[in-house]
This record gives sequence, C-alpha cells and structure tokens, in this order.
Amino acid sequence: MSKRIYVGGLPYSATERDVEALFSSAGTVKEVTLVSDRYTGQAKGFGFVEMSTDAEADAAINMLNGTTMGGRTLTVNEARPRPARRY
DNA sequence: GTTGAGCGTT
Repeated sequence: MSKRIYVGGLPYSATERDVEALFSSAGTVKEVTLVSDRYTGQAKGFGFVEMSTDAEADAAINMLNGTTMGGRTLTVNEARPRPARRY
C-alpha cells in the first residue's frame, strides 16, 4: 500500500493525463484520480495521485508542491482520508 | 475556485 497525494490548484482544464505526466517526473505513477462534481460534471480543480512507493510520493510532493500549471499554483501534499460518503 | 466515489460492491 502506498501513500496518497493530494493535488490542488489544478486548472479546470487539466486532466489525469497531465497530472500523470507531471508526477511521472518524480517517480512511478501508480494511479491518478481527478475529482469532479457528480451532479454538474464540472472539475473541482483537484485530485489525488498514488505513487509506486512512499519514497517516490514524498519526492513528488517536495518536487511539485508550489509549482505552477496553467497559471495556477499547485498544492501538493499527503492526502487526508476520504470522507465516508457524501450526498 | 483546495481533500473523490463506488453500494447486489473495489
């Protein structure tokens, strides 16, 4: 099981592919998930990335946090546990 | 514009 990373500050135009490519520079990307509103379908501007190892996840956080993409400053840090369920 | 979602299931 590896560490999950929160990625915020993404431009609404960003996609999983963009995030995957970005984090690929810091290590092996195991999984990428972008969050969008279930009802409206609009992007929420953030997502989650899972790296192959926690060491790579840590490297990715330090490497990508504070950088900019599409004119937005990226917020990258270890993700919090997700909520039980949401309506 | 900041911490998902899935529900006879991953």
